[in-house]
Amino acid sequence: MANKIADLNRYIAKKGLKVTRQREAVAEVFFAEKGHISAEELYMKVAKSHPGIGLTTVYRTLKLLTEAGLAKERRFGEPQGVYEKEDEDRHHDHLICTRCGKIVEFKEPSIEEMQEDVARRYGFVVTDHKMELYGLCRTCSTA
Amino acid sequence: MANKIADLNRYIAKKGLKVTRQREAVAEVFFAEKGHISAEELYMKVAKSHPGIGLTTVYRTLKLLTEAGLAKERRFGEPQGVYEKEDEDRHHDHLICTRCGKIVEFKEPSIEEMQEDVARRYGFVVTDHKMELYGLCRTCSTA
DNA sequence: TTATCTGCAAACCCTTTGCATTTAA
DNA sequence: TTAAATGCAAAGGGTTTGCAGATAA
Repeated sequence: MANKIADLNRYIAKKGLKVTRQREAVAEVFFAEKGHISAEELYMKVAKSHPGIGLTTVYRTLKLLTEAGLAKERRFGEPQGVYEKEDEDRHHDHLICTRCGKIVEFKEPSIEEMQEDVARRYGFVVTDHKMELYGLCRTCSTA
Repeated sequence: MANKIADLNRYIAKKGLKVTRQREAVAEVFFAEKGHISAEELYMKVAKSHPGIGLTTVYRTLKLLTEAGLAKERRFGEPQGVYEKEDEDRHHDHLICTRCGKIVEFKEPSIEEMQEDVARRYGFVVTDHKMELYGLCRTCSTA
């Protein structure tokens, strides 16, 4: 996490931008998140520890993090975007409960191999993918 | 296609709604589409053959088609939604070229089996899924 | 010093809603 | 006749942008 902030600052320096307390505050809270978070949610969390930071700045910082390759914007079928950390390690996919909204992340290398396979058949070179499985989680399907 | 319109009219009748020339026009153009189309694009296509139909009506008809199970709303990482026909036959997924924007639909039953498998391991019952593979199509990767 | 950053408000895009009028049944 | 549908304009979310003042370098 500390190194994530360092990565960000390195990117900022390279671009001739500035390290500000707002950017550090937003990045800190963002990197402390486990899953995905919307701009609005992040804004509210940041406000607790660093009041006075505007929603606009949160949006701008998320965009910066995305450009720096440290965050990724996603959309789970809704107009509102959410952001998640762009990890160095393997790509993950999502299981989404349509009743309670719970989102579980998972990885499945064998599926990814098949994806490459399919893409090859259509002449595509895959650079990224998204897979979302919708359904009911254990709690909701037995309730 | 004619039977799709019939399906829609059946749904309309069941709900005590009305068959209007606007609804028929929008549905006709929508069902004639091969892939996905945004509300705006559909509105413009409909305008060519049936001028005077409002964008609002297009949105309302798309919502109706979705309720009737004849259309499905999707979002490919952008705020703007697109609609596609909800076919009776197998679910399909998408290959998306990040350079030229081309979208190819494909089906891969073996991947779907694996998805069920993964979900089961997490206690989920899958009702739907989305899979999008991003990359370069043949034309773009060799250009 | 000075180019970047901030917060606010206003603008923006996409979609939905309120309302008076029209229309299918 | 009458409940539903239409088109317009206005409102609604979520996100971006213009700008004057604040701030890191």
